[in-house]
Amino acid sequence: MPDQPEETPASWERLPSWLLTQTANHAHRLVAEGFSSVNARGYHYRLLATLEHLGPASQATLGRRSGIHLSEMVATINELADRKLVERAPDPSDRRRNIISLTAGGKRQLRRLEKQLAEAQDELLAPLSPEERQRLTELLSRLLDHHDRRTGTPG
Amino acid sequence: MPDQPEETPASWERLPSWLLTQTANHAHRLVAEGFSSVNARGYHYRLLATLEHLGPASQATLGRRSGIHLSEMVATINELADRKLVERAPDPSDRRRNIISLTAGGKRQLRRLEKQLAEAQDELLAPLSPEERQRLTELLSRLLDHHDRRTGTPG
DNA sequence: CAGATGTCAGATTCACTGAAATTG
DNA sequence: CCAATTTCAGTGGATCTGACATCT
Repeated sequence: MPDQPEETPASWERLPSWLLTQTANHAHRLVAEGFSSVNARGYHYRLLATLEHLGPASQATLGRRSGIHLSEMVATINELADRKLVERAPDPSDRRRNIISLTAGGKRQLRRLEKQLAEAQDELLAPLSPEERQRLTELLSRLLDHHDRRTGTPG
Repeated sequence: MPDQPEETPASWERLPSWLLTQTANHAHRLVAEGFSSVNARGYHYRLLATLEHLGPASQATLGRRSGIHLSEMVATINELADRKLVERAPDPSDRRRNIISLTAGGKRQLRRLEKQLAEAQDELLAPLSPEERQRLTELLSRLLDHHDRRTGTPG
């Protein structure tokens, strides 16, 4: 028995929460595709970008600044260190700590990731004019700031 | 050694893809909290809403219309049937199929879930004026339509 | 001792894949 | 024989919890 030819959209399909989560899935997919085209994941970018912005730092500091969970940091740094994109060295002044630093190759990889990220933004926002992109960004920023403050998840 | 007092936001924190995915996380959390306050999950709502919209139907049809994966349908229907919110009966005209139908209790639960969902939308959009909410919804709809068509994921 | 750090094992959620059994 | 339906077992990514040993 074939389905009835009703094509009425489901009642939830125009709700803001649905539009947001579905659009975010597309955004996540586009970014992940761009990153994987240079053999990387989102955590790799976030860690490399935080390292460049912060300079050499301990894993705990990097975790706090990048929002990457401490137990994820271990695996992420392992992967990047295996490819010589970061270096892990003991901190002589505090033997609990490792000091993570960005290598020249890591900096080059970061430039590639930034390029992929910019292309993904453009593909994500393709149907919108520059003014519309600006308005969307501004509205989302206000929502995110509001809920971040409310749940204690500031950048 | 304390972190430097730099509070510069990370370079990715104002990118549309980041704003979208993070705001979507808040949206998902708010909706899930509303649902769990009446002991339900998102799949429960989607299945009940699809059932009301479609009338009694097979699991495969419900899966196609609701976007719920077939293997998820089994577990979702089990949970709802255990609580007498839906009924599962064999289809006499095609013995491969089950016919799933909404009970009176299921309809009442659907009304509760719709109430929770509406409240979650309001909490999600709290910082925006009615006009801004309308603009955000319109912009997100255009993005979602664009990417759904492009990936063959229509509603 | 309390507290910070790095590490690891595992739990959780969500969405999907693959295969089997039944029936059309 | 091929296709559709239901079911289940399992995979994989992303995120978080808990425990532990080490060090300040």
